[in-house]
Amino acid sequence: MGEYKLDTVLSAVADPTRRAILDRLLVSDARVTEIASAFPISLNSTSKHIKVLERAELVRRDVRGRDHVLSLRAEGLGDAVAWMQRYREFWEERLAALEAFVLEAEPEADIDADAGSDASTDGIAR
Amino acid sequence: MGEYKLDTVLSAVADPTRRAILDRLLVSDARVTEIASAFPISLNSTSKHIKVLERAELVRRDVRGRDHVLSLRAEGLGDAVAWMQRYREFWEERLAALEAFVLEAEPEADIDADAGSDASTDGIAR
DNA sequence: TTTATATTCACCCATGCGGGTGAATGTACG
DNA sequence: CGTACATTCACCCGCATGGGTGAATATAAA
Repeated sequence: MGEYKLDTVLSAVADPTRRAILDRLLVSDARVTEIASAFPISLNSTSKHIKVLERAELVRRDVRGRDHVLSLRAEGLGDAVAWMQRYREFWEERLAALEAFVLEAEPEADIDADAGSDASTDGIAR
Repeated sequence: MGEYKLDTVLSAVADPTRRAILDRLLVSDARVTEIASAFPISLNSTSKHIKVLERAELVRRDVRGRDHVLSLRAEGLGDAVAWMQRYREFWEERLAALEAFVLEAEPEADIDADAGSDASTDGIAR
């Protein structure tokens, strides 16, 4: 399947400069030079970053004369989020554990005995 | 600000092998060798990938004798999703357009087809 | 037409990364 | 004890990447 798309999107977004560019475009569309001026790197570097974002289909380019106007096109992030959502229960374990802790501290609450510590030790295929 | 964490998590997850390792751990905990055997790459390479996932705090290691048992620890993905959610309206433009199209084509149908990706994303984005 | 502005192209350089191999370490077991 | 197994460490290699510079291209403006 088209998993390489996820590769492209995620590696594009893994760079802090490129994330900052997206953040900038969240405010409004902008030309290449406008974006470049917001960063300590050269115009050329910025241009390359934008190219990466374009290939990841996270940015759209509208050429108007000599200006290239960039805008957000973040569908790919939706796919990335969709992939991550499958792990949601795991990052929410922390919240569940905290909740369990609070419940335990509260003498009135009932405690689900095997909730926390067993699942991770079992199920190791040998 | 701890943005470098996002760097670490996103670049860790940008690699397809590492995503596959996480997928594997979603099924059950596993030893290093077990994980390695699922991939065409060497045991050493796998070990390095696991190290990357550990540094990104996406994987936990429990040393039991000579076995190292790995388990998921995906809180960091929550942060990544939180960052991406700010772009949600942009990738949902497409869904909105699709929905409008379907509504127009099929006046009688009810459309809550994409339950998987939206319910879980609620509450974070505005 | 000449000049100025916007953007990219073609290189160069250092670093990091994914992959591999072979040796070292640590633990279990006969 | 010695041997087998699980994992990592120390390197090596090729390639992609982020950064830079200077020239080229294209359009706007004078």
